[in-house]
Amino acid sequence: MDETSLKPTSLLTSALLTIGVFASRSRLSQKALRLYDALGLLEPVFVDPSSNYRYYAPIQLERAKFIALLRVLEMPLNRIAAVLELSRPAAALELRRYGQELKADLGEKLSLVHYLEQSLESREIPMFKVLTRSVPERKIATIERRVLQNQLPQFIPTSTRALFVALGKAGLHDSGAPFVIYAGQMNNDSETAVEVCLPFEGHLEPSGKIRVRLEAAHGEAFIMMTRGAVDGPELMHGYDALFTWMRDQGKTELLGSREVYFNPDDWSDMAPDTPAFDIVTAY
Amino acid sequence: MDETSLKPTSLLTSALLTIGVFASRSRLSQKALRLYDALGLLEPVFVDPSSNYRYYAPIQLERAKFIALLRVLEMPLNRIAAVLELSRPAAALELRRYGQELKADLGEKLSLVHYLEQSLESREIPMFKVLTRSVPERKIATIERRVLQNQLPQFIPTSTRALFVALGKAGLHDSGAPFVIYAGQMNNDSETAVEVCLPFEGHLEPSGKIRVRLEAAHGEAFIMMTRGAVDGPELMHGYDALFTWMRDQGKTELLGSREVYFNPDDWSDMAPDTPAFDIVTAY
DNA sequence: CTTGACTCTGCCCCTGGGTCAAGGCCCACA
DNA sequence: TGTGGGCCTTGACCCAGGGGCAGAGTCAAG
Repeated sequence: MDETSLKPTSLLTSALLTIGVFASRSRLSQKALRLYDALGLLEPVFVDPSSNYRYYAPIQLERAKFIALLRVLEMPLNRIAAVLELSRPAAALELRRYGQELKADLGEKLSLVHYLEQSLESREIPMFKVLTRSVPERKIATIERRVLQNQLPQFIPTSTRALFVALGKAGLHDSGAPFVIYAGQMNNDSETAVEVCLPFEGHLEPSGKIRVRLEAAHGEAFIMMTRGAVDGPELMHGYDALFTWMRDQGKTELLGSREVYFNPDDWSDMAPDTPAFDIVTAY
Repeated sequence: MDETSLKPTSLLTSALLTIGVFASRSRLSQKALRLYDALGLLEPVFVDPSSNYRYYAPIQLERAKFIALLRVLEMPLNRIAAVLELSRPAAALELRRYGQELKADLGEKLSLVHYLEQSLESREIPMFKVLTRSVPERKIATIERRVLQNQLPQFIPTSTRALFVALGKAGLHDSGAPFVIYAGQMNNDSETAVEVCLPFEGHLEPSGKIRVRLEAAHGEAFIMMTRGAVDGPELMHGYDALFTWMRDQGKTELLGSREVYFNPDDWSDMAPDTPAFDIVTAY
């Protein structure tokens, strides 16, 4: 044999692992290994150019096992690739973040499960009183942006404060409770346009992200919700009831459901059963 | 127009919804609706035989929304189909079960995340002392079955008790701690053969699921674990250390890792740091 | 050299859809 | 009665993250 052969099989046969051995040692399938090779996630140290056989070094088992564990966590391969690029502490941080995403995700799902259970168990969904009111034409200052659901707890208070500040600077004051218009169903997969609004009287110049517009007179059907309902299943029940009511009444709803935050107190130290906001459809 | 026409468009045009309207009302995509139709999950009440247009009844929005919410929970369509077959209370139960599966799933993942974080943060994985011992040839009574990981907490104690009972009936007593041989990596996707073993002396007739066999003399590398490690990340660290040690020592491991439950006390009221079992590789 | 075990690539399958194109349908307006 | 424009149809191809199979090529032990 040629000692200078580039084929390591002659010299290093014992050191390199064929895909089958490597697969069983790493507990990854051969198919997965070929995929990870193609993606550049885990490339064999040597590929025989004549046979295309893949040969792995034992040291690569580390990386392989790491990938395997991340896949157990159902982390997508592109994200795994990103993690593999990171330094150890950075990767640890990223993992912590991933774990928290998983946890948050579960929280949302469990709340939905709870809602569905309730709907199924009790033929009568908890009662909600749908009330109506008519809203006159009025001027509102608004900040609009496309956001994901989980950005709402940041976006809404920030924007509301900004609107109050802008009014204050102009020597004006609000003429009604702040409210939010949702262009559609919120979720975390795609951004939905959200408009934070504050009614006022007088003259305000638009500035920065703040717009000023006239809102037409309209009717509103609404259900009062308590502080505790903000993230709970009651919210979904409420919206259900609201839309059902609208249908039953034969009302044509204007685009965008709303939430009116009529309670100006600090939400963080409010009892869960304190009336805090309305969910609203306009017509 | 023919009043007896099968085409309801003539009579019911206002009552039936086209796929587009139905899609936007149910917040499902048209593509999804066509898929659910093909799968029999949600079939339009009427399909125009000449145009193949799908027409949905408003009442079907209920079912559609229910499906949509179950999909938010990432429930597979076939399982959704099963849920839809159930009565309301049965469906509620099934949902509760699903929620608990989600929770359990997350628990496992979080524990794995924790393990990986530790591995990444500390260059030195918590130290484990690998010890060795030699085990002479001996007779063991065993119960073997293919089980999923989550069935272990049931299977192991039950089988162990059965083995002890069988020995007792034969007037014999155990000559060593009970142990378990795992044919491979445990998980919840596929069953892995698990053999619960109890060493003894004397003569025992095989009966029912209980087999008797001679175990060859062998060496064992093991790490002592505490009660608290049963479900924790330490277990994975331990196995890591064990396999690394085996590799370093150039030992050829016999198939199947083991766990020896040497502490006969009641595990349920044992302090977490009480030595309780060994994780073992045989060679 | 033969044989059996191993590996290669390529192909189609799955779920739960998204996206696009080509063509057919429906309704209102002229 | 024609004609848009919008709706609807099917089919084809795409994604992750593989599973599984076929047919051909390769490796190593006897």
